[in-house]
Amino acid sequence: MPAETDFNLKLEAMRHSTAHIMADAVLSLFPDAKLGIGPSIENGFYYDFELPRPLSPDDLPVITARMKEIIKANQPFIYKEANRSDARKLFKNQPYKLELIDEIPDEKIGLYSHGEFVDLCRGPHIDTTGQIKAFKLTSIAGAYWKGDEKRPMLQRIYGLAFTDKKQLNEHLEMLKKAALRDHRKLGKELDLYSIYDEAGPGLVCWHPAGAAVRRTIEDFWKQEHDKRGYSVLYTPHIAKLNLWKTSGHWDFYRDNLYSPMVIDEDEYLIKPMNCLYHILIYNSHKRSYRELPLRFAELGTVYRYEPSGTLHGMSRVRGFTQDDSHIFCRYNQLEGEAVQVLELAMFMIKTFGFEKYQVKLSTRPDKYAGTDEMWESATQTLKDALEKAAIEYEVDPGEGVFYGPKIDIKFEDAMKRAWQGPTIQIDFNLPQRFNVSYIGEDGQEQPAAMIHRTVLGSMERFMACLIEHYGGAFPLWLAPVQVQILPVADRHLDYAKRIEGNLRKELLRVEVDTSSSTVNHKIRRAQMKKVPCMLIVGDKEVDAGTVSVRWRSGEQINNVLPNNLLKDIINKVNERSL
RNA sequence: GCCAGCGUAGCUCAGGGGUAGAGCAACGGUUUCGUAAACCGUCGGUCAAGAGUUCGAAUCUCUUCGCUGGCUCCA
Repeated sequence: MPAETDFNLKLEAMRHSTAHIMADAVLSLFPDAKLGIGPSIENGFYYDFELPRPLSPDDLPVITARMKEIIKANQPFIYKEANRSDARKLFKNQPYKLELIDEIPDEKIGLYSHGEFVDLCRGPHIDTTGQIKAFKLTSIAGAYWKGDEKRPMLQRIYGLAFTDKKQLNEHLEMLKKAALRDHRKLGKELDLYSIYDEAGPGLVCWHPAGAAVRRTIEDFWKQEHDKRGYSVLYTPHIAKLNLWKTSGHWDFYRDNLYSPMVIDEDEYLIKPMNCLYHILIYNSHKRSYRELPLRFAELGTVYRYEPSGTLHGMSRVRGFTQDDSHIFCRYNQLEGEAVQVLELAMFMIKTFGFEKYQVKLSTRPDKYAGTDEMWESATQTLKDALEKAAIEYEVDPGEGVFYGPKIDIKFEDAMKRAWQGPTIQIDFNLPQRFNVSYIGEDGQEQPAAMIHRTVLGSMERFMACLIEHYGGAFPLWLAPVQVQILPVADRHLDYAKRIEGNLRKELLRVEVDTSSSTVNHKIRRAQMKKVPCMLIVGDKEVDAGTVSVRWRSGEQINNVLPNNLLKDIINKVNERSL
């Protein structure tokens, strides 16, 4: 066994053992507690309980103290096997354990004990409770038994566990650092966006600074789509309900749609997606095989009902703008189109500074539209495309959408957290329902193939991701304010404004700090706003016709001619350097 | 939607039955300053909203709304 695997197994066993000790501690405080499950998870463990009263955060130190006693007692973990009926007797007051026992096919039931505590468990565990060196109970949460919202909600206690205190502390430090990058915190501090109680949850307002970043992303996005033969469209925000009845969305996704509104005796729906309008445009006239593929793209704003408990800053919202596209093509063009989308996706990910990513191919789910042959061939097409694009991937069996197989790409940010990125989905359902077709070389009507795809996902979630990835310190090309000019004293204001005008002519985002603060204070404010480039202008600069440059990194270059600086900045912007 | 916690000034937070507090920001003035916080002053709050308990509620109770951490969900 490789040393690393061995180490990970031991770590997992230790975390799982900590969960047992926590269950033991909880039982000693609540003798009537019903136990759920208590696995090891990334960085720690949890255990689910049904308790006579709700837990509060004040309970955690008490449970922790009891756990420490158990650890100090250094009790051995002992494995035993029991037959089914003995196990049922042992857990006769533990309904959840009984349910688990009934699901074990084997007649031999594994039991692990330490001290008086016995748990249904196949292990493995560490040798004794004393081997646990560093843990911390972190939070209480509700969790449905077996993850099923129709079953009772148990109380879950989460904890962290590491091989030693140092690693635990490092992990806690990492969490602190991650919290500092939280897009909700930075969104407020950098005045990027807001959500108003008065207006409604999950509805994002982009402030000037955030909007500047978004516009830069959108302009870039449009250029790249133009280069690749897309047509960028605009479509309305509402459409007749009938359209969504025809598509099947009304039946399938009703829980996530907003109630229809009546206009002139017709019912209208605010759109949850852009594809139907793109289909209407496709179907606006007969299409020839010669004009395919048609690549319709739109930064289309859609509205979906998300349960209140799932909303999260900008990353999970109720109104959002998808960087959407629908590609209509012949079946034999599907692979080529998928390859091109993958290329675009990879280019975008890289440009925004993400290096690591993970690709999943999701295959046919239990409930599906289309025929088995269609699924097989389309799935193969996506596989071929991935191979042609030389992208490594994993298959996620049964995770496809009901209307077709898909490729999902997740990328990792600077804090090693995964974000849902580009997705490519083949659709068998809509083309059929709306008779999406073209006239082939033989003069006969042929069914067209359809791909849904997004690269960034939604502007809102992508922005959240960028904020956290860069910790608010956007690279020059994206920064809301690219250059902040800091006059040393009021008499340098005119010169500062002249420089500002020159930079602005080149479409750079520039501001002059006109306050009467000290230079130190102006620098501090610009640094806290994370402006990439500061220009200090005082007597020396005015006399020499130069500027002093201070980059956000602290790097300083004095006596720079404004034209040289301008060239440098424009280069960096055009290269989109990070 | 479900479980738990939290909502005090624009922001960050203190105060936890006796009538509202700090720092930053904003505004006014003084200062005109050289690479991460000049000085003085002023403004600013139905303590999320509503109901109740009380002589008296920001504080205790209930309801509603919102947020946070999870669970479920995410075309």
